[in-house]
Amino acid sequence: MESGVSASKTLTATLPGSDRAREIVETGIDEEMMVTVFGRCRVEYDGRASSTLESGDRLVVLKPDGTVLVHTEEGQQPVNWQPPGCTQETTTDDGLVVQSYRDNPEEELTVEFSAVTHVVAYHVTDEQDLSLQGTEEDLRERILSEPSLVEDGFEPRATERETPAGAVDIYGVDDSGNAVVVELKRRRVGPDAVSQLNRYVGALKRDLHAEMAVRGILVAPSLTDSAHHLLDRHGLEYVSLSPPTNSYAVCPTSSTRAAITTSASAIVSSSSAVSAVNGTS
Amino acid sequence: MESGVSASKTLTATLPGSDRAREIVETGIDEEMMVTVFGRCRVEYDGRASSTLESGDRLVVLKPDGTVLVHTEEGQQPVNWQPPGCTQETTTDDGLVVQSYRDNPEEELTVEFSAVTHVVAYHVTDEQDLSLQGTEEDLRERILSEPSLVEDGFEPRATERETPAGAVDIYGVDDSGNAVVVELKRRRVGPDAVSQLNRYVGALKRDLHAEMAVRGILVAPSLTDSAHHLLDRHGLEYVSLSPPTNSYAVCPTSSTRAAITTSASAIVSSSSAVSAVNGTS
DNA sequence: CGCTACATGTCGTCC
DNA sequence: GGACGACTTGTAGCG
Repeated sequence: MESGVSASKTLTATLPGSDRAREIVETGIDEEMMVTVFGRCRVEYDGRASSTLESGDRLVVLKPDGTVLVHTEEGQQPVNWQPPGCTQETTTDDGLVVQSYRDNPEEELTVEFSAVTHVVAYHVTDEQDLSLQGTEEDLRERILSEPSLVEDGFEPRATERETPAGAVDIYGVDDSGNAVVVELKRRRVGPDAVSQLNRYVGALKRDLHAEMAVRGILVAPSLTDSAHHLLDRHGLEYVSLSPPTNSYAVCPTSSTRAAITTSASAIVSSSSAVSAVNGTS
Repeated sequence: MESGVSASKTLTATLPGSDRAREIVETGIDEEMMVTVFGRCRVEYDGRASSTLESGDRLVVLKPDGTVLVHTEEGQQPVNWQPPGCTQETTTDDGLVVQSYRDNPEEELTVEFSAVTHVVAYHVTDEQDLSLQGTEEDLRERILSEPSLVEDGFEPRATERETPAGAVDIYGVDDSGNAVVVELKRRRVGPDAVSQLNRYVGALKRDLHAEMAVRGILVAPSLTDSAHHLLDRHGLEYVSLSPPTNSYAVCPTSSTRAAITTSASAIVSSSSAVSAVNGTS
């Protein structure tokens, strides 16, 4: 059995006794370190739901922000967890026990180890934020910088415009002066997105009083069949468009701006018109 | 610097060189072990979206099922990841590099370490399944065993009954012979659940031809205001009911359960004799 | 493999 | 703190 303090304040122990294991975990929590515990454990959870997991080998992660994760050998998702902001306590009964509490909602997670294979606690510093492209926001910016991608003559008037049913992604007018509600989705969508758009259109119709026409346009890479049917039923429209995946330089000079291709890849499909909507762009 | 094979086939190394770190990670992957790497790294992702994360201290987890997780000091969710089924490769450039590939969709994750603080690879065996209570299915069973919780005289006829808009949680009839669609939610719901129920009711009305009345009842612990308004607008109904959190004794009343069908064929196994009468045909 | 809906979803953001 | 909607959502179930 090895055990000791090493590296830059990193604590590790292989096959530690309960007390040593607890010491490292407790120190890690106090010092706001990232802690991992490998070992055989039982897990109980009680809160919004409740669960029991009998003994098996798992990886338990304690983060300095109060997060607890219990990972089995399978799956991307932890089998049990506690969100950030929770409070951890450790005890030694027969073996190491880690408990995590939370209010609102009241939730509790208990991990009872019958054996600890390895414990690590180490300091982490991470100033960096993730830079992500290909989001719905990227799609919105793409449309705002070139509204004709939605429709010739489309004029955005507001983003996140509030309606009684929620905030509309893009609100604008078409070249006939009709109100237009645009709902954006970064990926292929099903009926839920159509219903969402329909709620906005209905709310806006009521909000704008009566007889003003309100069009609803769903912008997404593609649609499922049932989504298309529902779209037709509600008299809504669809435009095939994807968010830009690659980072595109925000061109500061006019010379480079001229180089931006007016990618006319948008396909406008009125639900009443003949349209093959289902294909992937 | 410590490094070595120890415990029951557990591999660990503190401050290993690139080659030693790679050796442990590679062995861990080959031997289907759970692998964790602490260290300073850059992360790039490209696939459904794309992202870059500059250098910082993180925990990287490789699971035997092909999952990769990159965890920072904050948040329950990994900052980057790869789902189960991915293929991992390791190389040493300046430092350890872990790459993960995937098809359909094509995605790639690259983790470049500038320094590795600690590596662990250990065998995990976990036969146990999570036993979870308080799910939507528990709520369904609660209603099936006592349909009057929804309404006096309510008679469930089928679960997962198919409509053109999707499968209805519980389909049945009220004491006047009207068709009833019940949508279950395990927690407080918003407008989305109301729209979902409304889609089912609309689809069923069209499916059942003509003027038969179809009622829609949303069963959930509570509703938001806007959900309640939307519910009223659509002429739908609401019953406040929560899933049981604690395990409770199942005492099926044979008269009501005998008529219930499920499109999934696993009816017989879950409860004692239940005859399959297909409510759809 | 695609579609659908659930989830202890989590997470940001606005009110 | 609640509501609302996005997410590389992941995950299971069914056709």
